[in-house]
Amino acid sequence: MVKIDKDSHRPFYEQLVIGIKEDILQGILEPGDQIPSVREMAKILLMNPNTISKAYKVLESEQVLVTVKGKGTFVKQVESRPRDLRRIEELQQQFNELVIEAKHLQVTETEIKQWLKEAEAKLGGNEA
Amino acid sequence: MVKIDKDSHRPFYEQLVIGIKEDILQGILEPGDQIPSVREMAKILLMNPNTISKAYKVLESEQVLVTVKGKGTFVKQVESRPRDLRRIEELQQQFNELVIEAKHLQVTETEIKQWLKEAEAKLGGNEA
Amino acid sequence: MVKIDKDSHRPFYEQLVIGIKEDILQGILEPGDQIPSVREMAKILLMNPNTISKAYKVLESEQVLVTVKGKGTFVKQVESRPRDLRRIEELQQQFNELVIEAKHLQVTETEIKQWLKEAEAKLGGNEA
Amino acid sequence: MVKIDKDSHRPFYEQLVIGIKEDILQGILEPGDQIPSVREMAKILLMNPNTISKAYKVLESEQVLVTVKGKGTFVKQVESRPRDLRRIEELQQQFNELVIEAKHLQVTETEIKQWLKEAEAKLGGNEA
DNA sequence: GTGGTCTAGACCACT
DNA sequence: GTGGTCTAGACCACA
Repeated sequence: MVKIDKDSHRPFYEQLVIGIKEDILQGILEPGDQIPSVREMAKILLMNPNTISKAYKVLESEQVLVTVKGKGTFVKQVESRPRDLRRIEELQQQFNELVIEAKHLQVTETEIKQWLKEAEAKLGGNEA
Repeated sequence: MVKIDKDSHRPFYEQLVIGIKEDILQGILEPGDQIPSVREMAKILLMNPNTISKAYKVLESEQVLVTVKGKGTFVKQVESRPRDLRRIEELQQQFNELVIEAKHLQVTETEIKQWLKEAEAKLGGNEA
Repeated sequence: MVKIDKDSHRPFYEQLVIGIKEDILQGILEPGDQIPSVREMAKILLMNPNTISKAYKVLESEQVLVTVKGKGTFVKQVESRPRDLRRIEELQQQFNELVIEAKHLQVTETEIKQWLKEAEAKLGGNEA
Repeated sequence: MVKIDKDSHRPFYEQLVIGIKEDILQGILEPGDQIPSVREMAKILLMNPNTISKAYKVLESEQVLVTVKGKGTFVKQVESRPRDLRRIEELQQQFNELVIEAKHLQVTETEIKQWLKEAEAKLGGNEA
């Protein structure tokens, strides 16, 4: 479950965001589950509570978590919500740049397809 | 050719780096071509010369450009250099995170394959 | 009757307060009616009695409910009490902010008027 | 221009968010304008830079501002973006509750219509 | 107990 | 100069 690489250039809170999303896709966290409180998680990951809180708020704004003051933070029940086209477009743009980078590193199309296969396998074919 | 999106969160210099790499893959820039000087490019893109300079330095460090003192900056001859496994691994990690994002945005595996096809088409199948 | 939205950011007790006020405006609750005791209501709504108690206290302070020792809590007789100008002013300020939000969400003046019409219809034109 | 009421129950950063939105609707701030830097604004309002930053980030997530690292924060060019139905629905719900509150304060439908007229006048009929 | 807000102050990346 | 991240620690509101 969620690991933070303190040497990564990626901000801690973003690593936590992606980590929790991964846990959900893998079924480690399920809709309705309560996730560790801000203070608990801070102790577990040896981080400042504010940083954890920031990650939780991002996830809430992305409709992944819900937080109830005084009770805690929970994995949201997935209602089939409309696809966020703006963000999908951004992601595709990011994907294109990744492909450019890959070709410059002499990674072939076949290899990228293989990456995709591996990623899907790791996420167990679950839906968000 | 290279376009800078002022509203993007990606640093200008990174946009420039990726833009030049794309131009090379598309054959707009070819090995041996001279590219505009830092000052010229700064005028063209209405950016600070320091920013252009930073981009060029990154591209030199990645063996994409060479600067010849007194002559200018050129697109490097493609030599089959050894694959940089560390950077490829990083890229795959980045790819995995992108897939996690995609699934949370309800983008299917099929759609990602389509993205890949489109990206390859756009880059004309050229090699770096 | 009163429904609590667990996913709302509004505190439970406030949701209860507004819910009871709505019931009164709709005539579901009438002056003189006894409302469930704190403990009963807590069972009905699956909430902590403290939370119910807090809501009742707010409603008492706002002259909506009265508690008679040993008998229970009742909907108060409508007396034409003086308008609380301070609170009305606050409400108007809140209304202004709501309009600002609305305009940024591209909601037109006409639509807001429609909202008002719908709200009035739902409340059946009864007076508190 | 933007005033913060330190005695209000509303968080400072939310007051700032609504204040900037109002300035835009009134035409005090126009698309493309640079707004005071986080540090400047902090000095002006006698607040901590982090709090200002939080407000700016909220406004960016709502597509009202764009921030460019190293350059500053700007009022976004309004592209006619799709209406965010989820947020509009939330706002209507909030509106309904406001009407309930109003009726309990003996505010009439006519008065609310008057409030709306005044609000529109104040915002000068500009579009977001 | 829970999360939310705010301050103070450090350090980093980008222009 | 700009904004972004992170920590430490205080205080408040809700359940």
